[in-house]
Amino acid sequence: MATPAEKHLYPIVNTDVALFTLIDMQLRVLLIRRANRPDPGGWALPGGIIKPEIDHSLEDAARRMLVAKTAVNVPHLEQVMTYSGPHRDPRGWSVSVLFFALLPSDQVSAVAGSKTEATDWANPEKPGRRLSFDHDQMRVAALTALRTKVEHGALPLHLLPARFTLTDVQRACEAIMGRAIDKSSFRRQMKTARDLVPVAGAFVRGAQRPAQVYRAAAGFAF
Amino acid sequence: MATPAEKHLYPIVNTDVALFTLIDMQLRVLLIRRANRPDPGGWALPGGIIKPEIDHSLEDAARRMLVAKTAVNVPHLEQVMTYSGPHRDPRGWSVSVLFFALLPSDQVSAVAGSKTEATDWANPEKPGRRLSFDHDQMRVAALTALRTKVEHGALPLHLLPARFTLTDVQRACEAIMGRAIDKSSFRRQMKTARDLVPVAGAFVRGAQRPAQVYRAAAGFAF
DNA sequence: GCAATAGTGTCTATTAGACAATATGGG
DNA sequence: CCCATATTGTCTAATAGACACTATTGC
Repeated sequence: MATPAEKHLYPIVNTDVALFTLIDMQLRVLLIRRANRPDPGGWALPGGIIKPEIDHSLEDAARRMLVAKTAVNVPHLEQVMTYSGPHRDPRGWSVSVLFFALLPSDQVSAVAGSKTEATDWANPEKPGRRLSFDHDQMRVAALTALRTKVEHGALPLHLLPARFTLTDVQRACEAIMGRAIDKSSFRRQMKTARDLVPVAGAFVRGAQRPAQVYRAAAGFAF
Repeated sequence: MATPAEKHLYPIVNTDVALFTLIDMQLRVLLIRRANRPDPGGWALPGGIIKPEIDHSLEDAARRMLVAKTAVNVPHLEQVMTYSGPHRDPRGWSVSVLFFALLPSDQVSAVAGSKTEATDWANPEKPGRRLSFDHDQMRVAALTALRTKVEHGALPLHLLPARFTLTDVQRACEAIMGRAIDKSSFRRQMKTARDLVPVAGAFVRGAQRPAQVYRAAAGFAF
């Protein structure tokens, strides 16, 4: 442990992650009930203090902690903002790098909370409880960052299984944006999107006209 | 000083700033010739290690270091990205929070380099030299962040004196974007911009029709 | 046939770019 | 008057939203 004097010289550095997924085509964010100090029992975004001896970067650290807390590895992790100050964490002057991450909807069941920490997939707009530290501010910032990307045309394919229909993509965008999107306009945009590749001969069938199945293009980046 | 073991437990945390201004209506970024280790003699963005005992946030730290190195206080400072890793700084595992800042063009002459460090206002697209550490990557990221904001309609009024003409704003945007902008389209947008307030009766005169003088609206935020 | 959803077409309002035209000063 | 730049107007192409229409299946 560092002495108090050293605490003044070296801030605590940690990462926090807003892990988004789709459950029943509704956008959800993962919250974890804290087992340890500070604020035991409080709900917070998953995160923790980085370990320079094993982490090669902040992204690596965030991914390591997500694997530790959820047992899943996410396909997309993206920096949102860095928070700082002497009082945001009761342990002292701290720096926290916030990421958002996307988890495919078909991997939600693979998420396992650790034995000492309960988990909850909360509505990111109305989580229904206050979050520890400044994590409410982080939640809003992460949601805004995600929406901004989708607003500007990025396709949230990492929230979907490997194969999906255009309707799936539209539902995902609607869940993120929190509003309905016109089908015709949306598909017009999809036609010019090079990220989508139709899977020849693959259709989703049901009590309606079959829907073309797509996959993400090779080299797709959210 | 921390021992090597402590260095492994606590990363170095520092801030770096890409300080932009306009010189002869050309976009420039401030580089500082490093006086100390590591990489003495190298050119880099101004920055340094934060001091938790005096800094209340990373923004404060970045501002403090800018004042120390340039003797000017900037009207706008904005977070771009946080860089990290064990090798980006030879002193060990480090975290660096990058900001960009805007300096009004009429305050360039107030910038004073310290006695031990030379300064240069470089072209941010082609600085003409390699930068220390990962600062070339930072330079590109800061320029991109600035351009993205202006592309999306933000007015870079913090680069201009308190009073300016619409042509000044257009020239500033052109300098940032690196391309010509159509006068008519630009002014159409300005008409709907609530950030601009015409100064009644104030005109810039010359060998042509007088130009209306504007100021930033109260509460203007870049 | 009917329900349900996939996929397409059409109209319109808005917007950005190109470019022309006009306005108003100094000299 | 002439020059230079401010300011405005016009035309057009591209785009997004609203909404209607057609297509293809299971039952």
